[in-house]
Amino acid sequence: MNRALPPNAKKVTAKPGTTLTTEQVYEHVLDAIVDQRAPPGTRLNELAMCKVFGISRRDMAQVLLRLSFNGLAAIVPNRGAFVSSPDVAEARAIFATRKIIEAGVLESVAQRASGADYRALDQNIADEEAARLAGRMRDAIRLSGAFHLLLAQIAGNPLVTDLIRQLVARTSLVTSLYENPDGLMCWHDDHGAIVKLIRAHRPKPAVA
Amino acid sequence: MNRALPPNAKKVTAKPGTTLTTEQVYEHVLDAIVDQRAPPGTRLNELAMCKVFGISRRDMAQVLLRLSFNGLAAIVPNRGAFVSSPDVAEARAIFATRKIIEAGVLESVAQRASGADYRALDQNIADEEAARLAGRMRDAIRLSGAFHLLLAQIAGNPLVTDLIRQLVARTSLVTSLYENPDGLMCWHDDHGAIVKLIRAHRPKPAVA
DNA sequence: ATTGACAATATTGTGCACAATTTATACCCT
DNA sequence: AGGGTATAAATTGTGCACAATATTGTCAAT
Repeated sequence: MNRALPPNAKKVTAKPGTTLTTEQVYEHVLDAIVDQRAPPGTRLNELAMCKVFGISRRDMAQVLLRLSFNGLAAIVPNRGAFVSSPDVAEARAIFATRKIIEAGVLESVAQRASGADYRALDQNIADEEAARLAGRMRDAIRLSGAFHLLLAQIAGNPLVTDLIRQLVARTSLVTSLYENPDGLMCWHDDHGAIVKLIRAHRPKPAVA
Repeated sequence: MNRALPPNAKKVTAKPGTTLTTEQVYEHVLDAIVDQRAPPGTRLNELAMCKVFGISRRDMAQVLLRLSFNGLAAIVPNRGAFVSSPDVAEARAIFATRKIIEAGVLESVAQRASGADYRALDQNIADEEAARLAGRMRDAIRLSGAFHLLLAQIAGNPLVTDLIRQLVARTSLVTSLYENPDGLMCWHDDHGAIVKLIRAHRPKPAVA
């Protein structure tokens, strides 16, 4: 009689005494998910998290609902919320959507990027490379996501930025499910090459 | 002492006796917004809508929150929810995002569309034209949105479909604010020409 | 030993009452 | 009459208690 989901008793750090807003709680939980400290299938207990974070049940339910809207959690009526485990079709959809949006982002970036923007991108690439070489894979993954977020911010469309943030988070779910369990994603699209292409104002080949 | 928002006492139809799910309530309110029966700035009273739709306050709060996530409502703490009134920057972002996503959609549609898909598109165009000629502008606007939704469905990416649905709804908010008040949007991108171009498998010029 | 039913436990969902905050109205003063 | 202040009303936010539902554990029967 194996249940579908492991009974992970998660302890999430929360400074006691400090009152957090729902936004901060959301960021906390989101970080736990993208850092894979809360792997897919993890139960998100409403009451327990209420006490941990010190917010009301109503607010916690809204945090969970927001995670559900963003595809990061699945809410089952009378059961509760769980970290989402996207199936293959959903994973495909996520990647396809990213491709569409990031193509548009790259076109916009190739037009608007300033010197400071390029510096920030280069800095990010260097940081990720350093983290990767140092074996701090968790930081490397986070920085890899930050690269795409940086591109979106340069594009200057806050809607797209939010979308990318959401899709990057969902991507981390997919990789944690379908990549080799050693943690490193063999995906690793070449950020340096992308920057080189948009520096040359030729965004079309950069999409691949 | 003029207040920022008009005291619209909205009556929203709801069949009494029938119990609605939160999803149905959301669709109801969304329809009221895109049909411009609830123009931007309209107050969305939590308790009143609870009684009207016969759902709990928790559920109604979640409906409002979902509208807020989708950019259709603005929630002000201790004040309540109002139908969103996007400013010019937000309107620009909405159109820019639509352009990006619909470009990707058209590429995918040009590859995957079947005969039945083209028939559905032609049918939609005919319906909209008929509604427009008959002066039923509300239906014409709805069908115009349905056209883009249809394209997204043909593309076969549910994520993109949801995004388009959301962006179409937000676009209706923008038009109701910034277009001529006679109701007709002078925008009217030529759907027939778009279908013709993707029939010829040449999606690039169709983006414009 | 496995399957089934049944009780016990835990968790989510709902309604009510009250606190906190904002908005509207009435009032008084100059 | 105008302006400012205080009071009253309305609305959102919070906590508690209880109902509904699902899960877990126990026990008996085949």
